[in-house]
Amino acid sequence: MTAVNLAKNNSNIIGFVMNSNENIYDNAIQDFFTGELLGGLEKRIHGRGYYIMIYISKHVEEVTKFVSSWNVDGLVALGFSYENAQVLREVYKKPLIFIDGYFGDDGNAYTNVGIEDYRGAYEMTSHLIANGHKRIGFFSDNYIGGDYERYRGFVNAIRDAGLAPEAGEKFVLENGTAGLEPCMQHFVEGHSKISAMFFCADYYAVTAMNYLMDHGIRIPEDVSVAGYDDATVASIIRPKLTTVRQNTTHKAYAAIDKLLKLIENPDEKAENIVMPVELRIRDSVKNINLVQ
Amino acid sequence: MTAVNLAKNNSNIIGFVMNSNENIYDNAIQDFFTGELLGGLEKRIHGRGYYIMIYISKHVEEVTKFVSSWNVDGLVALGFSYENAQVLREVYKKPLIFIDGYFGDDGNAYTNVGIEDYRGAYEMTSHLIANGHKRIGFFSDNYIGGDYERYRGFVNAIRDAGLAPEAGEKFVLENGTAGLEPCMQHFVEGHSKISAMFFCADYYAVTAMNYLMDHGIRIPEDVSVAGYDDATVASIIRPKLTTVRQNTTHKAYAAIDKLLKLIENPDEKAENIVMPVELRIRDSVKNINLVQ
DNA sequence: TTGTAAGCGTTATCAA
DNA sequence: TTGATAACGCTTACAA
Repeated sequence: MTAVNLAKNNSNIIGFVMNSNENIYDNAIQDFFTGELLGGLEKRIHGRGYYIMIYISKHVEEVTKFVSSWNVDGLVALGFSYENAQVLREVYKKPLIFIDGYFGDDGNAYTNVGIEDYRGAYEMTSHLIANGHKRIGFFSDNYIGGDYERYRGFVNAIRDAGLAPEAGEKFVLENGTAGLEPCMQHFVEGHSKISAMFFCADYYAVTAMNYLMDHGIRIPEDVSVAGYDDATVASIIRPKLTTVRQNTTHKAYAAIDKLLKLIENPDEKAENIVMPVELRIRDSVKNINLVQ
Repeated sequence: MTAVNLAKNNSNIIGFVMNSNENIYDNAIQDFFTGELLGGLEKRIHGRGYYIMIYISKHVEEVTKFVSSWNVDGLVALGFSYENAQVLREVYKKPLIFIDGYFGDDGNAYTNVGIEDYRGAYEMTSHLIANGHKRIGFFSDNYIGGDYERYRGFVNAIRDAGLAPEAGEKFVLENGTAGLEPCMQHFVEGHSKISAMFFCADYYAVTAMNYLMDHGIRIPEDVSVAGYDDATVASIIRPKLTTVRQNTTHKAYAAIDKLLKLIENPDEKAENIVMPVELRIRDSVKNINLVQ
């Protein structure tokens, strides 16, 4: 194989590179999302003549060194900021696909596979409003990229429903899960008028639900909760979590399909692929219209 | 890199091969385990001059073709039966490490990283007995390899506690999760004298708990539940699951450390590495001694 | 159609 | 010590 690669000047290797700028890289694939994505990538590429090599690093320079030293034929890149994506794009001239990247106005210069972050949040917020909620909290650990789009969807849904901007309250979860407890404590102590919480990720929603329930708050009777992603845990927890579903496996398939097109056809163009999301209405949101 | 590999006759590639006779991509728990394992492997190997290439197939022949065509320097193999492990061993003569393999008397011919399956089950069963349970069910989807060891631990703990063999009842979950419902229905209808259930995997335990609770059975008041693995979901569910903890990331580290030793030192010998487990006592098991 | 030789990028060997 | 050259295993282009 190495001889073939040397002779043909291609490697038959597809790199899966991950750029985690945080120190959460205790085990980067620990979260369900990356595992499912990777499984989908492997499954879709299997038997098509390419093989997946993985490389995880917080330093873009390491990533660029990796891709050029292995001369990988294509790249699937996860977790890259716009700045790092630019660096990578500059160095690596072969087919390159980002997952969940956000590149602003520069967007059409990159091939990206993302989801309808904005629409999902807009619809879920509208659902909450339709269920009588007039004070809703939006929780995220950052307000950039996809999470910012989700936040925009949230804000606009509130505006379009004719509610005052104050109806939507923004909470930032410092330090991820660790920041969740102090934030939830606030609610446990009754310092908030919010009747519904919309978390930008199921994992946060579930962790918050547990904290609240452990402190005597009933869900959805006392407060409604919604999440995003439809992770496995969303249907395992009780009450079952109402959330926005994205299909990670299909995302992986779309990424591979596009990547192989780019490899096989030099005329294939960059594309911003947006995968659909859909609401999964379950048991964590209460209709408070009648009660009101 | 390919040129280096060709000249030096080694690839600097570590293969991560998975052999599954089912379509594992639909199995959430296995995905979770695999993801964490893979993340651990990558982290431990990072910067040591080797790179991980993944290949998943249900056919051993495909796996052997893969490893020989890429001339990988070492292999981490997951999900191989004894028969398939033999085939792989026959073809692939370089350093090879199995994860959670069971090779019976032939064990010391293979390098394997496993856990204390037997002891974990023995201790958990003893814990259940110490909490007054005299009728315990053991649930697994198979009774080979590690699951058989867990079953042995279960049976022997019952025997050593002086209970009759009938105190331990064995349930086989046909078709995995799908087989769980009919089995649990049996309990919902009150056809069982069992006071505690010991599942060989947290995912089953959690799914069963939900089914039971959804049908009005209280946990742990009506029935106690214990699991195995300490997956993330074990501490997310309420009541929190009492389970046997294994550290998957450490397993990955141990596998890489041994593999690199085998690669760098031709005199390094095969070894059966057994990683420790420990009980995580939480809220899903009730002490029924006093109530009795 | 079949066969032969050059070349891919690096290492390793052997002479100078 | 330095420098030229064969070898790694396969592809491809060109000649027979």
